[in-house]
Amino acid sequence: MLDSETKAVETPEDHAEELRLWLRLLTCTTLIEGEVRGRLRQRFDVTLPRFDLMAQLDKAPDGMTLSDVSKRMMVSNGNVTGLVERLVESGHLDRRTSETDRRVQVIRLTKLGRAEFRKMAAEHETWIADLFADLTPKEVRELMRLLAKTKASAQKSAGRRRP
Amino acid sequence: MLDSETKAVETPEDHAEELRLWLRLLTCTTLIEGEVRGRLRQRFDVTLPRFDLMAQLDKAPDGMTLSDVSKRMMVSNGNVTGLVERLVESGHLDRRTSETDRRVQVIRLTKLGRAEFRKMAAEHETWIADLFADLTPKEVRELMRLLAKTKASAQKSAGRRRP
DNA sequence: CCGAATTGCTTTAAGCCTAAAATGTTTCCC
DNA sequence: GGGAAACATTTTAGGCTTAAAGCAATTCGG
Repeated sequence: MLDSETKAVETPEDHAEELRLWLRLLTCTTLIEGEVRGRLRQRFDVTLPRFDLMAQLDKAPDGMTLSDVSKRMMVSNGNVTGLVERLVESGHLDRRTSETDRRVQVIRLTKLGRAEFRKMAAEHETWIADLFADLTPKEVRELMRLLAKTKASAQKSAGRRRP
Repeated sequence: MLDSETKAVETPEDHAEELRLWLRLLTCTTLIEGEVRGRLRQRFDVTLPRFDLMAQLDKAPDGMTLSDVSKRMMVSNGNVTGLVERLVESGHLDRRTSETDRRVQVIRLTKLGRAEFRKMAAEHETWIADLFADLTPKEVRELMRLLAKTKASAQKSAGRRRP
C-alpha cells in the first residue's frame, strides 16, 4: 500500500498558512480602521460609521433606500435605521417616504451634510495615502489584484454554505 | 515660469488608487469576518470576540494579563474587562490577581475553555482555508508579503502622528 | 523616604452592531 | 379579487466597542 504515502490520505490537512494570512489581513484592517476612526473623531468629531454612511450617499445624488445602504455597507438593516436616525437628527441627512412604494425610505445628504462630508473626505484621502505610502504603485496594483481574487474566493465560499 | 507646469506644484495629488485599495481591503475583511461570525454562532453558539480572546489565551498556557490581551487584540482595556467577565461567568476562563503586583489580573483558559476552544479552532481553520481556497500557494505568499509591508507602512504613519 | 508620575484595571456614557421577531406594504398568482 | 409570499423597515434584546474619567498599586526622582 504505497498509496497512503503518496496521497497522504489520512493527514489532517495543514491550513496554517491561510490562517496566518487571515490574521494578517485582519491586523492590517484593524490598524488602519482604528487610525482613521481616531483622526475622524479628533479632527471632525464624527464617528467612522457616520462617515461611511455619508460616503455612500455622496456617490448617490438621487438618494438611496435603506436596504441599498445596508447592502453596500454590509451591515444589518437595524443598524442602518439607528445610524440614519442620528444623522437626520443632526441635520446631515434628509429622509422621505417613497411616493411609489410606501415601504421604502429614501435618504439623501442635505446641503450641510454634503458640505461637511466633502471637507472630511478630502482630508481622509490624504490620511489613507499616507498610511499606504510605503507601497510602490506596482505593489498597490498587485495588492488590488490579489484582494479582488480573495473577495471572489470568499464570496464563492460563503455562497456555497448559504445559497 | 515653466516650473509650475513641470512640477505640477498646485495639482492636488491624486490618491484615488490608495483609497480604492483601502475600500477593497475593508470589504475583504468585513466579508470574511461576517462569515466566520455567522458560522461560530450557528455551529457553537459563541461570539467572534469571545473566540478571539480564547485564541489568544490558547497560545499562552501560563496565562496573560488583561493589558497583554488588550494589546494583542487591538481593542480597548474596558472592552477586555467586560469580555473576560462574561467568559469567567460561563466557566471558560480562570482569573486571579498576580501575587507580585496586585494591580495585575492573570487570566487563563479553564480545562473546559481549552477543550471547547480546540474543538472550535479545528473547524474554524477549515472555514478559513475554504474562504481562501481560490488563491494559489504562491498568491498566498505574495499576499502575506504585501500585507506585511502594508502593516509596517501603516504603523509608521500612525507613529508619526502619535509618537 | 515621599510625593509625583506611571501603570493596570474598572467604570461610565454613548454609540455601534447583530439576529430575530414584528409591522406594514406590495406583488404574485390562482 | 383575495390570500400567500416577498419585501422594506423598525423594534427588541443582548452584546460589543470606544474614549475618557476614576481608583488602586507600583515605581521613580529627588
